[in-house]
Amino acid sequence: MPPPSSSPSESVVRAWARLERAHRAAQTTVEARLKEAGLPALAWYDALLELERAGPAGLRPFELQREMLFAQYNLSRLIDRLAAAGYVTRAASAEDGRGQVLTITREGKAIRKRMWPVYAAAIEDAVGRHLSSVEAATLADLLGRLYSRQAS
Amino acid sequence: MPPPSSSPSESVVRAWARLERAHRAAQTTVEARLKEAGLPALAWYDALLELERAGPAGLRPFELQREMLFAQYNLSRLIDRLAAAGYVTRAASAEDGRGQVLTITREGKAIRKRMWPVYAAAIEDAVGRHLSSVEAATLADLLGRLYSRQAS
DNA sequence: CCTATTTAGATGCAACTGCATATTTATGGA
DNA sequence: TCCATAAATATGCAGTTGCATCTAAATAGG
Repeated sequence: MPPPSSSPSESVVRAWARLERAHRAAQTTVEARLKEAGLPALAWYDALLELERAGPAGLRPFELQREMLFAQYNLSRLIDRLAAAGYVTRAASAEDGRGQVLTITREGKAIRKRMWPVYAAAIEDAVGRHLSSVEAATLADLLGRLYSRQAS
Repeated sequence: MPPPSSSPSESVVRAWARLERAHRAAQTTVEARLKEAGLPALAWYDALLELERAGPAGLRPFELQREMLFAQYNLSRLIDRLAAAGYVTRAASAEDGRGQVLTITREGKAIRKRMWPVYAAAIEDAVGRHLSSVEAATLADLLGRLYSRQAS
């Protein structure tokens, strides 16, 4: 969407505009499906998945924050809700007096598992349906470049 | 990010996960730059751009909604704010008694123009910097497929 | 050791979003 | 023509996000 100037190339501007739209469309689908099924929101899934992957050692909030690219205050409250729902446990960190360690509970694992079929179907519908497997891999690759940690 | 099942292929799931992350990263950058510069948020730009493109005939809210893939109630309030800021005008539609017609004001055009350099730099930084022009075009193409209006 | 700075996390408050639903006008049939 | 339904837009309320800032612990210098 290239109005006046041209420091980003036209294709870059178009890519960005479509990133917005495509994301909005896909997210809307996914969130709607989860809600229809009476399940928690997308962000819950993502957090629970990371915690499940982290295993019994758990994760520090700031680590989770980096994984999810979530704002700090935002994550802090997401954790509140997950903890209130009984899906994660907060324990004081042994090595760092300021921090805590998050671990997923049995209920957390269970709900994540229960979310997956619905989530998977939504992903297929919002993304998979439109792309071949090779195209999806290309897309994943290009998107990965946009946030890989290597800066300037 | 493929836990148990496998109805969407692994590459599809990865593409979706990265769509989330990449979008979040890019949007965070863009919004931050606009805010730093004391300018309105991203959504304002998008709406103003569509309205400017529509010319003096303006747009109906529902048309803008389709362009932006914005939720109806969400757009309704965005328009409130744009109107309150003096950037758009709402007039009753001549053909449709339920509806209204939105047009961008001179001030609206001015602020959009003022936003562009900052926005453009942010896009370059969040997207352009990471991709060649061909890659950006490929990305735009693939993303476009995810929300083109042809359904199932 | 002591202070200045940085890092981890929480929080009050305002803005925004989502949901459900209301209101008004159009429209397609009986 | 009348009615049932659909479309366009608005809105009260609750939940979420963003901002700014706070506290407490860690860490780097001196």
